[in-house]
Amino acid sequence: MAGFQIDGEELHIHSLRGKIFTQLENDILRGKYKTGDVLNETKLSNELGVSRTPIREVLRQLELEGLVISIPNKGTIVRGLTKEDIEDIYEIRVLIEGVAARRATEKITTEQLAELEEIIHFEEFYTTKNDVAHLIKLDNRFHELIYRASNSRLLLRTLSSFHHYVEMVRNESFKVGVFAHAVLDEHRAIYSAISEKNCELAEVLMVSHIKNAFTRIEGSLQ
Amino acid sequence: MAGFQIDGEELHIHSLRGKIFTQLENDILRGKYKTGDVLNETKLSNELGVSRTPIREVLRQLELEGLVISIPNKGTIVRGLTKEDIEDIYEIRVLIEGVAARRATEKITTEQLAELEEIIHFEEFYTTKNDVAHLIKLDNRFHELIYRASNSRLLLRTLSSFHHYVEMVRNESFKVGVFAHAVLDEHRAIYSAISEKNCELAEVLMVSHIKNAFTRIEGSLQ
DNA sequence: TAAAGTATAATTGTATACAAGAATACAACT
DNA sequence: AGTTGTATTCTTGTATACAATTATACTTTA
Repeated sequence: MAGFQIDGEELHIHSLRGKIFTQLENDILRGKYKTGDVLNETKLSNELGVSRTPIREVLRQLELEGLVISIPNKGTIVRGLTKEDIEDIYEIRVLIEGVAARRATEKITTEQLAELEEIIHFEEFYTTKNDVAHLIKLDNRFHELIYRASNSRLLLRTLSSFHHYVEMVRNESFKVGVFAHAVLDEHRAIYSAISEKNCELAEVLMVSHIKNAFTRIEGSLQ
Repeated sequence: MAGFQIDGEELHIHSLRGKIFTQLENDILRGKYKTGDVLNETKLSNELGVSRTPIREVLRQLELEGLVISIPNKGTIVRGLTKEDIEDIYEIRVLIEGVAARRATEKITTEQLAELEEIIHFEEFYTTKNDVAHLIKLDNRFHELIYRASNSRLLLRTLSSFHHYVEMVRNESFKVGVFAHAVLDEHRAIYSAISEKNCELAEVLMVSHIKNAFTRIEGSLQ
């Protein structure tokens, strides 16, 4: 969990700041801090056992991400994600994740393809086990590998954060056994298209995968 | 230039940090700091007349934006934008800016519509004057108003940063008189579609506007 | 009692001090 | 000469101190 790579470069490799960032981001995404909550810097620094300086740096990053709002001389307020935000994320993902799949098919390396196959195998295993925690991690790996293989830092950056934002609702979706199996089938189909270098098919399958994913999570919104 | 609004909330309203952020961001986008340059915190704090603390907070934000890379205990290195990045940005914009236009048409307020009309009028004026600097600012206002009117913070955030990233190349494009007139015509058409509440037309026109914009800037890449 | 004003406390913004790690320069050695 | 080891310097990472702003509590006054 130290961070994912971009063309050999890593994000969040700063052990301390990276941990604080991940911690606070997850605390917001998972609802520990709710919309409107004020994030007190001193309190956070006590809780996390560091000084205010790294806390502030992380808060500024979260501000840029849009998860919190910073009001000068007053404080940092949690904004979180609304139902509408999540709907928007899926609408945008439907539009651009297909492109990522198409590009990935064109540019994926043998190593990445092997890793994708491995991910599918693990997904098959954990789907039968109904192991939601592992499935979510594998789902992250599956999609992020495709983002990375697309060889576009803009796609990687944009889609990774979107994908991460909706992790909580995806988590709910995996709890439904039928849904988990559907995800596996769709991933398998996408993997086949990619390994056969069928760009158009990969794109179409990915688009419908995201559409289906939205249908699956739609019920758990609100 | 203090910052743009989101539903009444503002970004970069912190006078000091906002200025430092804008300054450094522009210095990177405009090529003062080139890819590979190391940003020395002490040096920057001397140049900008502030301490290292706010400098570091801004560097962390630029890191999240992807404009710089931070290597622990070594420093912050400029990454900038490559030709490929800019091509990617336009490919993504083609896909999602149409959605923003459609949504904007559905949800735009009378005040925003009036502002859009005003922008068009100013654009007409400065196009005849060949005033590139003003045209760039008006182009920013035009597109950002539509992002805002779309009523989606995800669209606003994503598209605003993309639009800002390509400001440098757009600047070149406006210098060509024919191009400036073409932009004006396309903006006029989009405005008409929006004011007539023709969602589909607004979407189609915006998509072709972005495609044309890419054609116009394509030559000045590299 | 309600409102306004003031003093105090709390919180953020910035600067500085110190710690830890990395780069550099130079000397010693083979 | 080249290499290795060490000391020094430089830079980043973190903590703390102080300034400025805001919130709160309390008192005063009508």
